[in-house]
Amino acid sequence: MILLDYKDRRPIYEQVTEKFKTLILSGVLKEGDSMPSVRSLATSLSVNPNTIQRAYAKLEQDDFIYTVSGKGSFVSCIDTLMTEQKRDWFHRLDELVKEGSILHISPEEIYEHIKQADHSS
Amino acid sequence: MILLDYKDRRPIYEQVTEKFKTLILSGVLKEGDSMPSVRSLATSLSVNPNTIQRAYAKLEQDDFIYTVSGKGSFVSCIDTLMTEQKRDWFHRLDELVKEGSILHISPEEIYEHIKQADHSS
Amino acid sequence: MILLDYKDRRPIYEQVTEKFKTLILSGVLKEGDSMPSVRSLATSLSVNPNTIQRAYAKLEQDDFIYTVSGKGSFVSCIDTLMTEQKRDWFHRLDELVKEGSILHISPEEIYEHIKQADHSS
Amino acid sequence: MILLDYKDRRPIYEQVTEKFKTLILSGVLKEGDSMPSVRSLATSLSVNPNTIQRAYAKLEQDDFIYTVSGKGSFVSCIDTLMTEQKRDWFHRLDELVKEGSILHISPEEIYEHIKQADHSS
DNA sequence: GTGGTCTAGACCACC
DNA sequence: GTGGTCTAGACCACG
Repeated sequence: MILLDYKDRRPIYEQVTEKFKTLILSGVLKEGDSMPSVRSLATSLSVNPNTIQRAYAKLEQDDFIYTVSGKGSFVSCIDTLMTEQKRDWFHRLDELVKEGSILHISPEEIYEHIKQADHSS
Repeated sequence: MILLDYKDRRPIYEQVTEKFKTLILSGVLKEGDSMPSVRSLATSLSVNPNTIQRAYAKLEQDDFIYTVSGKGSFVSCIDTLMTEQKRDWFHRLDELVKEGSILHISPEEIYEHIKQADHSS
Repeated sequence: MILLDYKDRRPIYEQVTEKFKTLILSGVLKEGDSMPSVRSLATSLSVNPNTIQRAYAKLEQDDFIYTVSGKGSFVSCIDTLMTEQKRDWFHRLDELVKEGSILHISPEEIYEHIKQADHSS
Repeated sequence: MILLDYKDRRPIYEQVTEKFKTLILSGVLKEGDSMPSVRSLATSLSVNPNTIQRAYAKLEQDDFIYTVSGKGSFVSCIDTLMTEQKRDWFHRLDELVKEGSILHISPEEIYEHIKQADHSS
C-alpha cells in the first residue's frame, strides 16, 4: 500500500504522512475508512511503531484522520480539507512564480509549458 | 547586502547561497564582479566563517561563482546558468502541477490565477 | 436517549457517565426513576456491557444512582447532589478565573461576556 | 524553574508545555529569551530528552517559541498570541457557563462569586 | 487487540 | 555544543 524511499532525505514519518494525504485527497481512501493500525503498518514497513504514530499524529493534527483510542484511526470528511489544500497549493504556486519572475519567465510561457506537458494524462 | 532570518528553519549556509543566487540571476551582481571575502561577510553577518565557506563552496559547485586562489571569488557568466536554472525551475513546476492534478486543478485555472496575481509588479 | 460521539477523544464510559449526570441534574430523570438495564443499554448503543457497567459504577460512586441487586439501578435524591455539584462547579470556575488572571481578564470583563452571551437561552 | 507533579494524570510533556505557556503569557519569559536546551532541561527534570523535545515541538506548533536547529529555542512575539489565547479562554468560559445553567447558576451569582474570591490578589 | 506515553540509547546535520 | 530523527523496548488505559 505504501512504499518508502530510503534515498529520500526527508524523515520517514513525513513520507508516510504525505503518502496518506495523497491517498485521501485522491479518493483512494474515503471518509470513514479505517487506517491500518499503527503496529501492523509499522511491521509491514519494517519501521518502528513510534515513527508511524508520529505520522498519524500529524495526519490527525491536519484533520485528515481522527483517532479513537483503542479502536483505530479513521479517515475524516475531506470536503473542507479540499478547499484548504487548494489554498495552500496556490500559495506555493505564487512562491514559485515569484522565483520564476527573476528568471524572466512569463505567465504565458508557464501556460504553454503546462498545457503541452499535459499532466492530466 | 544580505539579511539572515533566524526564524527560518533552513540552515544559514543555504539562506546565504540562495540569496546570492537571486542577486546574480537578477543581475544585481554581474559577471566578473568580486564576491565579498569569506571573512568580511562572516563578520558582517555575525556568523562563523565556516558557514560562509560552505555557502561559497555550494555556489562554486553550482557554477554561480569561481574562485581564484589568493584573489577571491568572482561571479561567473550567467548566460549558461540562466538556461540551466530555467530547466530546473520548469522541473519544479512540473512537480507542483502533478500535485495539483490530485486536487483537480486545471492548466486553465492555473493560468487565470497567475495572470490575475500579476507577479510582474 | 443517548448518542455517542466516536470522534470524541474521551472514553465511552465517561461520555455515558456525563450524559446521565446531565439528564439527572436537569430533571429529565427524577428521583426513583429506574435506569435502563446494563444489557439493554449496551445493545442499544452497540457497546460492550463492560463499558456500561463501568459507567454505572462511576455514577453510583458519585451518588447519582443506587443499585438494588436483582432489581436494577435507580436515580438518587438530587437535592444533596445539587449542592455538591455546585461546589464542584465553582471550584472549576475558580481554576478558570485564575488562568484568566494571567491573561489580564477582569471579573467585570467576565460578567459583561456571560451576560451578553445570554446562556439562559 | 519548573516542577513536575507526578500525581498529575496528564502526560509529562503536556505539563511542561502548559508550564511554559504560563511563563510566556505572564511575561516571565520575554520575546527573544532563549529556552533551556532540550538536553539540559531533560537532565534537570530527570526526564528523557524525547519528552522535552515533544513539549517544545508543541510549543513551536502553537507559535509560543521558534527553534533554530543547532542554536536552541527562543520565545516568540506574544502580542498576536495574547488575543488568540483570550478567545480560547472565553470559549472555555462559555462551555463552563453552559454546564452551570443546568445547575441553575445565574450570571449574577457567578459575578458575585468571582468578585468576592478576588483572584487579582 | 488498539492507541498513548515514556525510557535509554543511537546517529545525523548544523554551528 | 545544539536540535531532529529513529530504534527497541516497556507500561498503561480502553474495549
